[in-house]
Amino acid sequence: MNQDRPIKKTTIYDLAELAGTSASAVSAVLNGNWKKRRISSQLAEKITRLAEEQGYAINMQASLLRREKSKIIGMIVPKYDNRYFGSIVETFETMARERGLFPIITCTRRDPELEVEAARTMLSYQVEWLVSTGATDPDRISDICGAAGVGSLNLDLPGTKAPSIISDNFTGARELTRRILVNSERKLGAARPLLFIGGRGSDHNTVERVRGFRAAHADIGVAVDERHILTCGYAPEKAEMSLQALAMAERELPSGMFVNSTISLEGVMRWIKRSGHYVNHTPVIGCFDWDPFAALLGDEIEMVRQDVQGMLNAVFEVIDHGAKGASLIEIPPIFVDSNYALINDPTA
Amino acid sequence: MNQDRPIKKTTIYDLAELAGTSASAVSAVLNGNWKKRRISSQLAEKITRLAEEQGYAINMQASLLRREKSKIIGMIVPKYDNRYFGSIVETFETMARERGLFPIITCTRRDPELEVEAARTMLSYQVEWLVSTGATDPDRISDICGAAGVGSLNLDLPGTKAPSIISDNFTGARELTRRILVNSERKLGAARPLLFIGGRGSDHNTVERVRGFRAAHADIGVAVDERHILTCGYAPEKAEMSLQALAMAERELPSGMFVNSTISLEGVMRWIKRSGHYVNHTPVIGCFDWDPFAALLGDEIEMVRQDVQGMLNAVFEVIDHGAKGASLIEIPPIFVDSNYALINDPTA
DNA sequence: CAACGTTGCTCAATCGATGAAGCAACAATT
DNA sequence: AATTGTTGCTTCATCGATTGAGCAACGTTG
Repeated sequence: MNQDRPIKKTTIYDLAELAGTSASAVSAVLNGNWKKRRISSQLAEKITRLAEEQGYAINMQASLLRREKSKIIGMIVPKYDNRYFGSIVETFETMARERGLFPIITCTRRDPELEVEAARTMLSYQVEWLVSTGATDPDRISDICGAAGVGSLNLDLPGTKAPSIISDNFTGARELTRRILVNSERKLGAARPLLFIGGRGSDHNTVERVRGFRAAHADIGVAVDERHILTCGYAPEKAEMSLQALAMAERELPSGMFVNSTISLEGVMRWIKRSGHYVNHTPVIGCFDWDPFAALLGDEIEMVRQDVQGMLNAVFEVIDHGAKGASLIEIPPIFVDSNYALINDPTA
Repeated sequence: MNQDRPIKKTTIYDLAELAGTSASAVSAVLNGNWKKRRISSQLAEKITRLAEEQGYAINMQASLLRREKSKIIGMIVPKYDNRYFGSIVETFETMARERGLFPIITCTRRDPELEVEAARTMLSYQVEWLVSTGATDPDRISDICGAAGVGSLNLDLPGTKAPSIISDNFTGARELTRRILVNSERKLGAARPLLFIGGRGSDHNTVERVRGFRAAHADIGVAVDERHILTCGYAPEKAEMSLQALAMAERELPSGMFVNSTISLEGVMRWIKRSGHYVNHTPVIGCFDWDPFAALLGDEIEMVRQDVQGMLNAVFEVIDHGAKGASLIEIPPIFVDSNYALINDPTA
């Protein structure tokens, strides 16, 4: 607990004195290269035992200052409020630790200023790599890292100044749209054009997904209604308001929807439940991203799952072996039926 | 990017040479106490400008080594796979930063070994406080911290060796149970005993919630069926298997359930959907914890929301002002109707 | 003009761990 | 006996930032 005079932490000098030896011998023993430094195993044992007894913990600040490599790896993440980012963070931590790296993660709440501040702070802590996940301005972060000689990587949203690992949004969206259209046809007898909702028209992922959405419609010769592409932002409220506005303007709403994230889906489901539209005929829905409860809502929610493990494999491939320039690596998302997805949830 | 000869980072010595002054002047200017050290504002400005130009970033390892305080605060968290922990982490980060503390968070995936290892690593990084969230063995962590003179705190699950901040599980569970019973009565005409599912019989929270569950039944004079208290663990699969086993053993299942976490609720909802029980009469459900999609499932899912902000206020109250011994602080959870909860989701 | 105060800096020790260089003691080889 | 090799350590500079102590230059006061 909280002592008034904080216990002075044991250092290698304390251990050296206790063992009647020198600090450098203690250091050599405790960081494992005592054989290289020709310390006798007797002394090694004695020091190890003393360290144990004294509850010695190395001072990383001192150690890292002296070494050339920090073995610290940073990640910036926008939110912890959905399975996708949660899974990214958890997988990242695990994979970093497997490599003997120490992960530091900061949540920037989609705030560009905080992103930059967080990046600078991480540089102060001597991170060796910085992974920007879903950053609003990844290139800015790459510039800051570049100036400090620190490697950076973009995950989820691409940039132009560092290798970017993202989902194959176009192909994923095309296939998701195709599936929604098939479900729609099965339910309604004929394929009818869908609504696209959620995301920002300015962000790369949304642009690509809209492109896939259009392509899937074109594939079966169905025309997309331009007024039904609602890239209103990600927040649930935005989706809700956007749907409300559409319902005021049009006499009939589309019978199927492509929802661009689970976050937007929250708003969509809420509106469907509240508004009283769709009482008799619930719409056919597909969502780009996965959530276990959302998968249980309604009876026909098709969900694509982004391949988090695959993306992070690619991230660490770059970190472990390097990558050429600002390459763009696209990882195919995963399609599974909702029950199967639940059974195999790796984060569960 | 990845340069072959890593750019040597700018230090205060480099800046000192550029400015034609000493490192100590640079240090004084950059850490803001140049007035105290009587540096002229001219020189201060010059140094500031140079630092900006050179993209100088302080070396925290060096700075922290010299200072006595690290201003680093650690948190251990079991998972990132639900809103509760996600919200805890996000709020913790924000509040830490507001206080000029640097938060380090590690996810230990409910692995006791990893918890201990993570705690030790955090001590190496000279954390000033360690918050153990939902730790399997909080006292072990408190011991480790105590030996190093570092303050520790338990969040969500209590321990006996450090101040613990938890939800008022008993009162929360009693009220949640009361509400489920009321819903059940409204739906079925009479109050019938409920099923309790999820959590570990050995963990404090579960014990308290079962106690509240029993109390609410006693309050209205309904007997609890002991075979219907299924503390089978948190994982969805466990809940599912547990329900399946019960369905095999009994002819009739309870018409209402108290589900001990959203994680368990995943399994419960899955089983309900798959098993074919409850086809005509969906059970009345209450869940200790909140999830936006779960709130939209069925029509009568009552959810308690743990007061994350309140709990973290208490955490930082202890950190800012200290606490006496291993006190137990219980924060009342929040009851809201599901629509209201959605509207006011602070994490949305 | 001597004494003292103020301004604006610099010097050097320090935090704890690391590792190259060096050194004493002894063994083995010629 | 002299040389060389090996073992098992110690010494000391170093990483970058911080800070108490000190010092030169100038102004002010009696």
